[in-house]
Amino acid sequence: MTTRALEAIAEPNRRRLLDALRDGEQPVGALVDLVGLSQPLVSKHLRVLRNVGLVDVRVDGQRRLYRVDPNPLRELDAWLEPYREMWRESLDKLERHLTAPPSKQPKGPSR
Amino acid sequence: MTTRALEAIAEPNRRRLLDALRDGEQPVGALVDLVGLSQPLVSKHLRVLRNVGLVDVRVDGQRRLYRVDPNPLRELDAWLEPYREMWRESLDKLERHLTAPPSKQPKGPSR
DNA sequence: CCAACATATGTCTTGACAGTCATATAACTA
DNA sequence: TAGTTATATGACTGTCAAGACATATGTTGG
Repeated sequence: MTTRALEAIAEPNRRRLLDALRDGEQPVGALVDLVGLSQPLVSKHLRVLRNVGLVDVRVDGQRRLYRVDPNPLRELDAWLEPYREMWRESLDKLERHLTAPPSKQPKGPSR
Repeated sequence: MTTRALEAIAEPNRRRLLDALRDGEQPVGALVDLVGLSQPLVSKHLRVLRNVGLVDVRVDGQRRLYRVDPNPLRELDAWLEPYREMWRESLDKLERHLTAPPSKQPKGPSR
């Protein structure tokens, strides 16, 4: 059930918002300037991110300070693991191919 | 531009297809049985996965054997890295908190 | 060639969602 | 208090994609 966080970050602007929040919490207005979207749209994207737990809000006077909570991404990271192993395998194979074979086959139908 | 692969795997059924292909290539019919979707739908999802490079096809008689290509996921993995660092930080902090403080400060605003 | 099988593709409907605009809510300021 | 700033929310629109269904394409065996 990685689905919810995944769907949230599938939206490019929401990824940009998350990335903009990586260096620390920001009020909505700053995010509006950073990503160049309309304020209502930013608020709505933030609500989606909040609903899936990817951001937290903190009230500060008339502003709301948002910050990243990376925890929902751990599930995605876990889902990714077997695929990481797959490309690590390829790398290993390539490495073995580069270091191991002092003997060369003359007629290699490499394609 | 992690977007394309991300949008592809945001769809739960496509993730199930990918997961079903992790153990090796499969013909469409086997995937239909595995995921319990209609054959046309499976074909369409496979086409999306193929368009973003997440699967490859190999023709074998009247069947098409699909297999995973994990490479497009590397971009997503790279995007994830800073967030992984964030939760590693939290872990480190927790660890330091569990091992380091033999002395307890009752009211310590250490900052 | 014909029939059966495996897969792909076209069309259509429906629901979800991004985006815009207008407006509401709430806090600060004078 | 009124006015201004910061943010949220509601209504509406357009677009896009998942799913269902029917059909086309291509392959194998008789």
